[in-house]
Amino acid sequence: MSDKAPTSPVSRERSREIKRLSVILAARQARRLSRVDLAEMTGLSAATVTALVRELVAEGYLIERGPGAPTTGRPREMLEFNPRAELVAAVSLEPPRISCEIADSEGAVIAHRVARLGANVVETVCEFVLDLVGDNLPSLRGVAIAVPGVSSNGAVRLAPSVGLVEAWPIGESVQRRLGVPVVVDNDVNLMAAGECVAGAGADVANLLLIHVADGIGAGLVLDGKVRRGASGAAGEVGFLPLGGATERRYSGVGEFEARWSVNAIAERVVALNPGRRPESPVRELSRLAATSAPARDYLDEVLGAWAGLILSCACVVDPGLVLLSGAAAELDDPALDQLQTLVSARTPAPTEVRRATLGDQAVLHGAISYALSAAVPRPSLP
Amino acid sequence: MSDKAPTSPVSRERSREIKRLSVILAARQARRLSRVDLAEMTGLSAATVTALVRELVAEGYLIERGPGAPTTGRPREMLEFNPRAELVAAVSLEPPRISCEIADSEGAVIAHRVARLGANVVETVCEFVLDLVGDNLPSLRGVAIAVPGVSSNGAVRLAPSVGLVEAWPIGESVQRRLGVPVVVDNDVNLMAAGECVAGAGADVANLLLIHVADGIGAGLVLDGKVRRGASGAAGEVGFLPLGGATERRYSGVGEFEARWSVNAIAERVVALNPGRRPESPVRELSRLAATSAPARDYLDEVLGAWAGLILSCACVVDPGLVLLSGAAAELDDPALDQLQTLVSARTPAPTEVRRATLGDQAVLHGAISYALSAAVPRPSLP
DNA sequence: AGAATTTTTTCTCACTAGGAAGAAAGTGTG
DNA sequence: CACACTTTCTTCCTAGTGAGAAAAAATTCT
Repeated sequence: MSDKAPTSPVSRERSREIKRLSVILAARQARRLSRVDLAEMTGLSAATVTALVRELVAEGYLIERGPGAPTTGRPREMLEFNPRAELVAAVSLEPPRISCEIADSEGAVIAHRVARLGANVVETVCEFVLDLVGDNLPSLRGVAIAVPGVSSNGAVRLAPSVGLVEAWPIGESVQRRLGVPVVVDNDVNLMAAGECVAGAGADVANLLLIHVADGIGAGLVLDGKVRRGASGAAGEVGFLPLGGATERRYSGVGEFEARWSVNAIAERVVALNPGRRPESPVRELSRLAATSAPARDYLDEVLGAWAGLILSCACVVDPGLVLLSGAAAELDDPALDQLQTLVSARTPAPTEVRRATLGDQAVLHGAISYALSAAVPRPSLP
Repeated sequence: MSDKAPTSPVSRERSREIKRLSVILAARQARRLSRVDLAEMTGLSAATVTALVRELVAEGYLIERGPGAPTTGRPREMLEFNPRAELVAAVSLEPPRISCEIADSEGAVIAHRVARLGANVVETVCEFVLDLVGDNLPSLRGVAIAVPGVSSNGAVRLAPSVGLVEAWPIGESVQRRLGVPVVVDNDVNLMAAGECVAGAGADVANLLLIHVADGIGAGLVLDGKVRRGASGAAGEVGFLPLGGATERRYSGVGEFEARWSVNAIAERVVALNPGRRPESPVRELSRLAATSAPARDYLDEVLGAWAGLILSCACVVDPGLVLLSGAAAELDDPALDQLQTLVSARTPAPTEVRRATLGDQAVLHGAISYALSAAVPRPSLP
């Protein structure tokens, strides 16, 4: 919340914004609808909707698509929401790389670029975004920047597993340069947001996404809102004190993730089945477990540990749904069923376990969701 | 969100509600202020504020209190918010007892009653509220009902530690009878809300309250909002899998709370210092630890376990602040400092530990906060 | 071909929020 | 003590407005 003086919540400017936003949100959700539908969905009168639609058609938000299905009476003039009217830039900082995609509000990528991350991140981000968006700059609604570490108030403190980069408030700098809202967050948080709006969690308002890669992190969506934390450290589940009380001091690598991340699993799989390190260690472990008792036993240990992690989170926030991402999504069906059984036996409330479905697209959809939310003017009331 | 058709977000009725609420919220927050102050705080024009203040004075929300401090120019006419204009009923179901308090929006109790809980809870609640509120019924803004178990969508499933009572949607029934908003929630959630608005957490938007009594439960306030959970089971931290992997099935009593609740501590304190069971086992343990090595060792164990609990919660939601309630609030200063040190050493983000301050009043303030929030008409936008 | 139905557009008007002007109620100054 | 100045509060005025109602449009039905 800005410190600036509040403007009137009932001013003409504010009413205008609210009406437009009502119609845009309804159209974005429905995709294809008539003026009658818009009136029903927003509560605005038919006269008011007519005037707003005229404006939004002129601006390219809505496209007239001809008559609707034949019924008795004047046929409806069908309108279609134009996702190209709203573009979003999704930037991923993955040292030493940076990638940038321009997508419309449905997730269709219209331009992208990958390059090495140089010294001046702000300059690079602005250059990429402006270059990729080109003539469509007036349609750019916002920028979301994904980083592989904890963000706090727009400052970035990258995860130890990928090396350190100095922290600085890049969000503010980029926002000043580009003139649109810019949001910076942890990539696992963006994944959780993406799965919630367009993936395996599109049917719920609460979910926990567990991402297993070099580290183990979690993203939480609680009542439709991503949980970042008081210092931006929500979801640091790699540090949960599970599986024995070696009370180490906070050292940057969690005791849980040291034992149960994909690297640890890969080492053990190579020990069980000498040869090259598999590309998908969890998939390989699931495969070996079908025929090898030691592999079977180890898989049981991994599932037990992950079930403990899920139980810890369920006790604290009761998400109702857990999505498995990264290497965790590579469990085969029997292993997934076993994990579900372990979780169901111990959690105080029903907790379903599913695989995340968006894969690499999760961050993009999360970025779109963030950027569009950030572009919404907030009401003055709490 | 109700299924009913939305009403226009810019209708005259809606604008009127928004203006009134802006002024009421500003006055409630400031307590004593002028029309100029109201205009600044709300963004409304001086003319609009004058009209609204006239209404609210007539209705008893605001009281004119004479000129403000002398300055050059026309003196301000100071207005005072009248907490008696908003009454709240706070009901506690503590089988076999029921208590009911009527309080104003500042927490001053104007009437209360305690009785045995009979078979017909809805009837009893309505009778108590109506009786206690008397002629002030027009000022009743809402009712909050605290229950010592998990609530889910207004249905109550009481905690095993106090015996089972059949579940039923009492919130809806009471709301239908009394005609004001009724909210039902777990008493620990209400404590957390209370400490956040009027207690030890009044300066933050995020906190975790740990309540140690017969059971161990937690209340979470995240970004100013109480976290209930997808099934109402957030904060069931008694079931966290800490301190050794006895993977019991969910049995109604958490493995953690079985070992570290006040009953377990009381038994151990009696073993360490034979005699009658102390009224405050945690205080007694702190006292004994000053002179007895075995007591010292046991206190270290308890603090270690509670630190593990706090660490688990901090990893998941990063609350930034932890409040100790119930028996946990009885730790003496050295023990509290020790707990803080243990927590600081292990959490990935700064996490301060404080005692809760409201004691028995926490539930009341939480109920007030809930009931006043429930009375606020919501904007149609998400 | 005309009636009926439904949707969209236009018309009308009571209401309104805020800018501006005026009134009120002080303090400061000569 | 009278007048000027300053600040607050109230009243006046008006351009804008959201929705109800009426009219127009565009179909299907008989």
